[in-house]
Amino acid sequence: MQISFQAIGGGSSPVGGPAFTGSASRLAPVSVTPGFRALVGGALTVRAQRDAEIVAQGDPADHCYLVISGCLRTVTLMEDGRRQVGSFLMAGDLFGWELMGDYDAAAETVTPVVLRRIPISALEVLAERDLNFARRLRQMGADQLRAARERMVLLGRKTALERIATFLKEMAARLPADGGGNITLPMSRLDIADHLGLTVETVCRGLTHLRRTGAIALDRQDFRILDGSALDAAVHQTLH
Amino acid sequence: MQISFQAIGGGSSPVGGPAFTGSASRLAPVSVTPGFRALVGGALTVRAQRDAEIVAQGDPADHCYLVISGCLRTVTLMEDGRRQVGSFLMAGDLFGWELMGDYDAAAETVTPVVLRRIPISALEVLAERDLNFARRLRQMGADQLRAARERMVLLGRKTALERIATFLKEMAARLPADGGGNITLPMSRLDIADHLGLTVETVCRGLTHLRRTGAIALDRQDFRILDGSALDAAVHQTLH
DNA sequence: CGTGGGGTTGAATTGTGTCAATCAACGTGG
DNA sequence: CCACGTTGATTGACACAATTCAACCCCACG
Repeated sequence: MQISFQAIGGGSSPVGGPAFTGSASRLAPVSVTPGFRALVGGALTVRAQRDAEIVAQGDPADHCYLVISGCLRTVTLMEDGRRQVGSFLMAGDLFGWELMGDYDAAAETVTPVVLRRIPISALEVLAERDLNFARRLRQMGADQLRAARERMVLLGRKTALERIATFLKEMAARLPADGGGNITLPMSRLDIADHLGLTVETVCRGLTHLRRTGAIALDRQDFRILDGSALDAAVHQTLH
Repeated sequence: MQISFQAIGGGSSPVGGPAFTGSASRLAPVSVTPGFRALVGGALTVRAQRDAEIVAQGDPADHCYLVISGCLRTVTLMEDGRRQVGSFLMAGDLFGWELMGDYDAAAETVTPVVLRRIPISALEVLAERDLNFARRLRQMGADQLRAARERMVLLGRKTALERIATFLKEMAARLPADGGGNITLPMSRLDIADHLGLTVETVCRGLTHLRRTGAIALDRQDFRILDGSALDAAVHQTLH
């Protein structure tokens, strides 16, 4: 896959507007720090269409990216093609800043995206000057570790149905809903499967099961939680 | 389970001696920083026997611990008792410093241990003054994230035999070997199983399989890698 | 010299994967 | 506007890897 984004110059429009409501993990987004806002304001804007590779596994991590709009996935590939999607990145998420070395996973676009690309070195300079920002970075690192550990429990110990139910609740918390409470999943069933350590078929069966038991409404990419407690409860059942 | 360690006063013996050879993940241990050595030198020494809980899941993370000797596990429990062992901690490892909030997992001793307990606040003060140390902390955070992501691939996409082989190679890299290349695993089969997202029986069968195929020698807690490439190769086979 | 807690092995079961067919949605070109 | 091919989603039948259930072994320790 080729990198295929068009850089369109150092944007100057302020960041932190309405695009950021619905940001990640119920925390204030990185952009709250004035110094960081300035940094982002001067950063290169990057646009890319669907299924573009923004960074490759093994690339030196000299830039990080702030997601303005759209959705990305981080992908780790095994030599034989088995794939693990580590996380999905949404508007407001910053990625690639924590690594100190090479990227350990590729970042690919799930939908068309708009990003701001920031040199890591600029981030470090800012962190040294702005203690508030440094603290926020550490907070983000801690959050990522916490999330990674939760994911280990999910992948190591949860059943297929539990994983799917957990995923839906996660997405419901992160993605915006329309008036009727409907949420549109940006990613394919394959992406979901590779995120949950399952196959496409199992994901489908799980979703169908949740729909049939009345926990969710489902229509292609759109879903709505009808009965949150049923989602929690369904969790110990089997699929047959 | 009750906390059951005996504090034996602020130790003054220097840290960084032979106990640290064979430290974590082929990186220089934290103790290389002079400021940190001083911090550790003044820290409270904590001893605990086997199966003691050093920190509980949900406790405020106001202290972190440097492992001087022995082995610990980090444990996440689900309400119904399913257990996930996130990682094993060996001599030279520092844990509990990255969290900014509550511990997201318990830390329990696998063997009798000797630890140094350091207030997080002291760590932060040091990090602000000693840029080298701050950088090392960030490096450790990055390493943990990397390890967590590798673990996701293992738990999400690898077969039982692959997980077991991977685990053995990890342990061979972290634990000291005696003259004959023999390594003693400090943890039980149950701990291994909960670390790999498997059952005790599957771990046993996997180990037996590797022994029968000549990849390893195995006698209770002791093992030796006879054929490293067989370990890698065995990886795609089934157990029957 | 029992006793009990790991560890190992075997047989049966089952949750999830694999393989395959069908369907729905969409773009394309005649 | 409609056949056509393509791609992703869904469903079914079957296979199999790993779990579950159970028995047994082996030491360590009272």
